[in-house]
Amino acid sequence: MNIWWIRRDLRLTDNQAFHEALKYGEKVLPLFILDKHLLKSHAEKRQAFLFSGLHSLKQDLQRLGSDLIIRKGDPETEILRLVEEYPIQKIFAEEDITPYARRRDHSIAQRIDLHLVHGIGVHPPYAVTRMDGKPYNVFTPYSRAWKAFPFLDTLSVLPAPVVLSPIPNLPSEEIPELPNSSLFPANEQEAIRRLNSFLDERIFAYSDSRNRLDEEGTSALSPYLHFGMLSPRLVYNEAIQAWKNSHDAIARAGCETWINELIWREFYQSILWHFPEALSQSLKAAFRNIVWRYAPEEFIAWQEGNTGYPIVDAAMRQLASTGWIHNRARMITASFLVKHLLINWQEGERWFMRSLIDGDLAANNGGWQWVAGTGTDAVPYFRIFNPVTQGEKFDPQGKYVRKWIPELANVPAKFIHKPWEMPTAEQQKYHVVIGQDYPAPIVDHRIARERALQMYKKE
DNA sequence: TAGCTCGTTGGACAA
DNA sequence: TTTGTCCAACGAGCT
Repeated sequence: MNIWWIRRDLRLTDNQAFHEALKYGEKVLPLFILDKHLLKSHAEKRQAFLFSGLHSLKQDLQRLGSDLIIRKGDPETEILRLVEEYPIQKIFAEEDITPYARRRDHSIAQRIDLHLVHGIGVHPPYAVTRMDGKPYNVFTPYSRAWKAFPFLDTLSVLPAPVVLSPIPNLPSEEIPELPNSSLFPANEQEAIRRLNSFLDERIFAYSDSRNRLDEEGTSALSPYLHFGMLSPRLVYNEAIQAWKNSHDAIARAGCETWINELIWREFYQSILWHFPEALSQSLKAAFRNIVWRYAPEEFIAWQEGNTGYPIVDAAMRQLASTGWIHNRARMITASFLVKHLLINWQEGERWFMRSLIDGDLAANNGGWQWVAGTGTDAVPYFRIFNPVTQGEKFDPQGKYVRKWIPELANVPAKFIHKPWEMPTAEQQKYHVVIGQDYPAPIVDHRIARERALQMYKKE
């Protein structure tokens, strides 16, 4: 009997690890281990999504005649115990890329036959390198090499099994109960449904609509990709198909832009693989000695969406409430914390990891280092998002702001992104007195911008 | 090797 | 209102 050890690949369609296990021997034991590190984490929304996903996967497996065994504890201990108690030959698992996962798997592989199969991206994080074998540090050349990289067998997607052998009756823990957000039902069928709905229509307008905060222009597939409810190569194949079906240049550009986002995902996976130290420090050595501001009250205002800048606050409140925000909202809020408040980007990174339903170490760290200008890529330090301009550009009527900041619901569009400019009479008229019903800006944009420019110039 | 080009996502300001 | 220019400089990556 073999074990399919499930970690971040909660799917049956195009699951290489599961497929390999079945190829090797008909009897496969699907296993998930509730790692104590996972249970200790404070990322409740992400946990709830995962637990709900495990419930669905268990049902799917049962429907096919198999089951899902849940164990709780240290993975190495649990695996070794299973191997001792049952006639297990091999363990198949999808290769994970975080430093913790790599240490864990390395240690286990020394004790038993652990067969790691790639599947977290279309290409493995170590595969796309420069000619001299060194990793790329800049996205554009990476993406060129990614596209040119031979696809091997990745173009053929593995179908889900239709029937499975029953597994022996062995003890299994309960999956913890934690209510999952109704916004992201956690199962493979839903993931595929959402992918199809995006590819049928919205992808063709993606190059423009992806920036809009007041429209659903993005695919919002990130939680599904993070937990492997969608296979990256299936997603990529389908996107290529959409590209082929495009009727005009705009539609093609939409597909290309979205495919680039998939490549970004893998670019940051590659960065994390080659530079795991990025998780604890700035990638650029020059930025490791920055003295960030200690401003706990401002940090709390940021977390709670009380900075006085509507676009920042709307996003932070949406994040706290739903666990998901638009990529542009992530950039605006991150830029505000780092550039306007001069608070260490790592504080923000940690808060995002705790709050996000799709929180992914590679993508989150890559995104924060990009915004802070401390990452591999040379981002001009003078690139500082203006929260008013960004709001006016990407939420022109203030629809998004009004949705998440009810205090501002009646404010006219002209002032929606800068309510402090409203004359007192109008503030009273619209029932939002600034400094009373809604905070005044905690920093002045012009002053904060100058301060950030000065500080970054010194580094 | 040397030289050249380029770098996801911006903003301010002048004309 | 729109458009162009500047804001630094450097190192990655390519030819």
